Amino acid sequence: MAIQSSDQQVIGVRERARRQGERIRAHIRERIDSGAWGPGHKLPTDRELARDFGIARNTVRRTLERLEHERLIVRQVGRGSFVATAEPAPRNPANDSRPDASPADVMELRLLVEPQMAELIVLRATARDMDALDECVRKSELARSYHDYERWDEALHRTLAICTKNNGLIALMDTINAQRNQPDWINLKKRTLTQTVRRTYQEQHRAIVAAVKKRDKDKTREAIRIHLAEVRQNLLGEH
Amino acid sequence: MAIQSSDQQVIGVRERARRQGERIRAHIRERIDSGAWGPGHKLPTDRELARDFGIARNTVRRTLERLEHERLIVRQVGRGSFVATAEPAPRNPANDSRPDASPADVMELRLLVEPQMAELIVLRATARDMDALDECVRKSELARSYHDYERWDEALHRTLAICTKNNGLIALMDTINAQRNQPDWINLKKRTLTQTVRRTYQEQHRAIVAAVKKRDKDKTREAIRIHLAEVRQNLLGEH
DNA sequence: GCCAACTGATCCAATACTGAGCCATTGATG
DNA sequence: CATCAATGGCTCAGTATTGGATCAGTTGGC
Repeated sequence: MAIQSSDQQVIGVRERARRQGERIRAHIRERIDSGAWGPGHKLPTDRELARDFGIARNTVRRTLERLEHERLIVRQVGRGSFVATAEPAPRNPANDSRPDASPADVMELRLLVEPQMAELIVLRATARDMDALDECVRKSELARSYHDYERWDEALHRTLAICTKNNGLIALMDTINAQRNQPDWINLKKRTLTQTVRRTYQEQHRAIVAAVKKRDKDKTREAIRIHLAEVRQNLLGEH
Repeated sequence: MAIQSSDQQVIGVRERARRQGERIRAHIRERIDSGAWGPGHKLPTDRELARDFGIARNTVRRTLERLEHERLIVRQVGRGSFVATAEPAPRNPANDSRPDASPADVMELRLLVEPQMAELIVLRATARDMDALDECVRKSELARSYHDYERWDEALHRTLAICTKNNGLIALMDTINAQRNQPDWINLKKRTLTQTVRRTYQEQHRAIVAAVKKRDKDKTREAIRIHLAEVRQNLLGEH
């Protein structure tokens, strides 16, 4: 089978066949470093890049793997590849070099804090808050894609924080949610979020909201605790 | 003799079928942001939008769902979709700033979290951590200026967080401490930190460290709780 | 000749979009 | 009051796109 379409390129390509990966890698890095592709920008698909550069898709993909490993980009099946958000740690000058909280740390923190919010929640949640909780549960159950589900799951836990009317807790929940959107978390979650697991979560979410509606402090705390324990179990195993 | 058999070559023509949602979303956002569609303005129906943009109704509806989730629009069955009224406290962490946590909020948060750290502290504190705790207590008692005292008091609570070996908790404690250094907090503290109060705090600090050294989970939790309750009482009165 | 990099190809899984249909609520009309 | 058209809510099957993965073969430099 003759390779008709790329005859003119064959010679040039073959000459540098060993530097193709480096070539495309430099191109992408340049775009990102120069700011032409800001955080969140969608990269061309690997198939597009392969075609435009006259390189095999496999080579492009290995290059993208490297870039992903270097946290310069994030890739998601069915969606595309994106420039990573806030990649090189835009830390405050005050205190840096503190390692990020690991998924295990974050889950431990959540188990420490969120069940304790129960008392404040049942004490201060308004009728509007209850509606918002209902909406989160309903929408998360209707979510068809992993992304939609995650959005509403996050919203549920954030709404619980809002119920406490404590701005410190709301801010804390936002910080936690920000962690949950880091690349390694996303991979961890996607690996473990099967249909069965999701159904379990939905039941647990319902239980939490039901307890809040009854303003039952103890049931709320226990429902939250059970749910988070299950999440940790699924994400990290044992405990 | 084209070779177009491999999927690597068949790209391009309809490659934008992926971005329809983004397209219409940008259009609506532009109208809202520019003020062309003010609060309460009725959007075209989803069927209209789908027809005008040549996009499937389902896709339009997904986009509207996103906009609703972002609180940019509200939708009502049988009536239509409307630009949200900006007044009900924009809740999107992305583009607006939340009011800071008040001193009451922060103390509530601390009472929620810090006693719960007790179990992790007695489980994971190293001998070096114990020494650090001792140093904090000693230095705070020797402090001659208000400023020095505050520094070592902060350090003590931060060291307790360090004992948990949980980076999320350490980060949280840093956030809390940052709040405590805001102008209104400083005034609050200076007004209330009398010699008597300071002596009480010192005793309570000693009690906490002693409980940690004995690795007594319950005593540690209770000692922390008592201390924070006292601090809250002194800062804010009642409760 | 050997080895690492690259090629070309094929299949899979997740996601986005399309097209079609039906239901539930609303508000106007008769 | 009954009816009905408009409109958002929801589901389903099918298509297209995209990253993930693997394998056998080729190439270029040592």
